[in-house]
Amino acid sequence: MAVRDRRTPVARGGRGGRPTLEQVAARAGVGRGTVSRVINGSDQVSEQARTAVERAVAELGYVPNRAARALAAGSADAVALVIPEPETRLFSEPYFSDIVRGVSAELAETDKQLLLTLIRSPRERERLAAYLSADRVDGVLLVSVHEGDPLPEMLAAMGLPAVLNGRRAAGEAVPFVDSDNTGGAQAAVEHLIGRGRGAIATITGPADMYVASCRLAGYRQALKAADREEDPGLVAVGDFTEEGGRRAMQELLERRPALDAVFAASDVMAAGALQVLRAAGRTVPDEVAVVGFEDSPVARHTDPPLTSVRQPTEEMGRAMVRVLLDGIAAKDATRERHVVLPTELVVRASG
Amino acid sequence: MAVRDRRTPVARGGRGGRPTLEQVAARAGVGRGTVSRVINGSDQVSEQARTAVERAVAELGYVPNRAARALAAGSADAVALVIPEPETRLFSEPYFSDIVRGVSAELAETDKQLLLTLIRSPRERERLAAYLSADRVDGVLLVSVHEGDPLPEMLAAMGLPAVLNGRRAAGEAVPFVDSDNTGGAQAAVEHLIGRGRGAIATITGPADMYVASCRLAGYRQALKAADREEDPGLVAVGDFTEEGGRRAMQELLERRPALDAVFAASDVMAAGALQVLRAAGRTVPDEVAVVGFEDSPVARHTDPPLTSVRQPTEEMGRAMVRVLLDGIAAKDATRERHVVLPTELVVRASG
DNA sequence: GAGTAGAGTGGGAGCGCTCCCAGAAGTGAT
DNA sequence: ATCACTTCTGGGAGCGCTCCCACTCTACTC
Repeated sequence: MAVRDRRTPVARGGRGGRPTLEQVAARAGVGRGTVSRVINGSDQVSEQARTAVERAVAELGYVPNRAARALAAGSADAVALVIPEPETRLFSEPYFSDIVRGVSAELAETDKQLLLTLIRSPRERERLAAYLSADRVDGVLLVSVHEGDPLPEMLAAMGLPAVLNGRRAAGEAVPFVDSDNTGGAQAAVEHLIGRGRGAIATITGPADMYVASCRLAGYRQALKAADREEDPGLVAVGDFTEEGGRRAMQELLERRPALDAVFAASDVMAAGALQVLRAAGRTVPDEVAVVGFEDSPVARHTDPPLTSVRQPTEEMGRAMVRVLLDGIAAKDATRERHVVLPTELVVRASG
Repeated sequence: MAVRDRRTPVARGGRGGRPTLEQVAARAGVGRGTVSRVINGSDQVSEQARTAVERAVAELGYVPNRAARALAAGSADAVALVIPEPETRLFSEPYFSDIVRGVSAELAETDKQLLLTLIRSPRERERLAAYLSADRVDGVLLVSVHEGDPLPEMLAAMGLPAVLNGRRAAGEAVPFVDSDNTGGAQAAVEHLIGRGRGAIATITGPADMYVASCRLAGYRQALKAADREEDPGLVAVGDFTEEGGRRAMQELLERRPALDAVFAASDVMAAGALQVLRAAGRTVPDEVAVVGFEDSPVARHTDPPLTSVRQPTEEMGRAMVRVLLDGIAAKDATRERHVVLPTELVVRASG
């Protein structure tokens, strides 16, 4: 049925000379405006015209030219996902891949494109804001931005909507989507308390990282809720690495040999702690229970498998897109936009 | 010094009214054509005009509008990275993240954009080729396409250059970048032979997967090179999952209790094998040496850590882009384009 | 001194859309 | 029948580039 229409002159550019809106209009016997209206779902179109256009679109296999559309409309129909290169380790964690999956899924419904941008040098970072704002994207999703990074503020200054995955600090001004780190940590520690653990230690992240302080806060809240005194000797600082987890565990064992539980602010640190515990001859979970955070694959592969706090990562990706689209659509750039999603404790053998 | 020039009327579209080529031309006191030539690095420009333009560009903070450029030039200045959704597990492996890093790095030098496209339904896959070809991208990078997937052929039919990461079958017609699976496997097995192992078993992937057959071929070549007879009882088929690795190992132990080494076609399967070996009371590497493939993080976290075959993943990403750009630039779409990169054996405690 | 190359340049003509403004056609009230 | 709406519609005027043609200069040749 698909009649190949060759009457219209084949344009210069474009691989394979795809049909244009004008050709669709001609075939449907309507004007360009009407076709445009149909394509963009305006309701100011008669049923008759609409069906004619839809047929022509189908017959011609018409797909709108994105560049032309972006140029004419002054919008980009694209969103950038920006990742600082040093963080690409993140990239290899399901955490990140889940976020991307969520982002992609949510975006698919809006037919905006997803641009992936890794920043690998300070120079690139400098140019980034200018590039991004040059009509190339409608908004920016920023993954794992550190406190003190000026990027979000630069984007804001250029009027480019942005969303962070996670707060940089308590009073985060830029729109963000975060998981309930405090609540998750609290649940983890309450779980430990519920299992009758008495001396519960914690391995935290660097004090200047907001996530770390939230998870520590959750630990404290759980203790307080159970009416327990907090023992500073049961708190050791790690750096979210396995080695850091080992050092912290070592320290804890020296300071409080009688501890019978550890809540680590990340699975990787928990894995390090497990090694030290084993080396010290402590059995897990019999003598010492261990709980991690993030529910990364590491958690499933340690021996014993780690009880951990799962974050709704895919949903976070989706939420980031929703928050971003909201910001793009709205004029009031000032309104605070953010979402905090609940976590879930996944109980495994370690505690 | 940057004088804000407000003489020119602020255009309707575009967030923040960024300067246009025309404004740069006016400021530099030249014509649009000359500015365009400077921007695009033509040598048909006098030194004087060039510096004038460069100054104006710097002063105005001019960044070309991608949409306009794409529209006028008929090219997209973008490349798509397409990932079938069921494969997003891949996504969480460093293998993939390294590829993306390589792709991104190589692309950064060409100022083409990277579009990330996950295919999550057959319907999306159908529409994909049409969408991609609608001037949206200049080429496509396809990750983990299975044998029998029509996508590469569809793209070829539309004249859209594509590159695969890995061959789908022996005589792969579509341009690809692959690692030397056969050579890597051979090196792994030769390593085992060199360590004096006598009964070397292998856990392969599904017979219909080309990677699997290559790695099996490497296993065989190593045996042959050492003048050893191949024992079919030492070959078990897995499916690249941990569970598959366990089953295969079980099978091997039952068939050939005397085996003293195992080469698994993936780290994940090797990890499964380790579990079974331990359960069976065999020590690794004393009684049985185990070698994996891929050098994924799993390899570092098993007990003992796995000897494995590392692939130059980041370089594969870079190579994919180079091959793709070559295909985009060339007219002769027929020419065969591919790269096969060498692997490297990483020796750890398991064998 | 006329003739011929270049090198360098300006700017018109699009690229394929969206926006928007007139105007046509239809509907109901007067 | 007239007027005032409302609903639909066509198509002009851009969006900011690249392409390319025509033109101006200068330099060199015979």
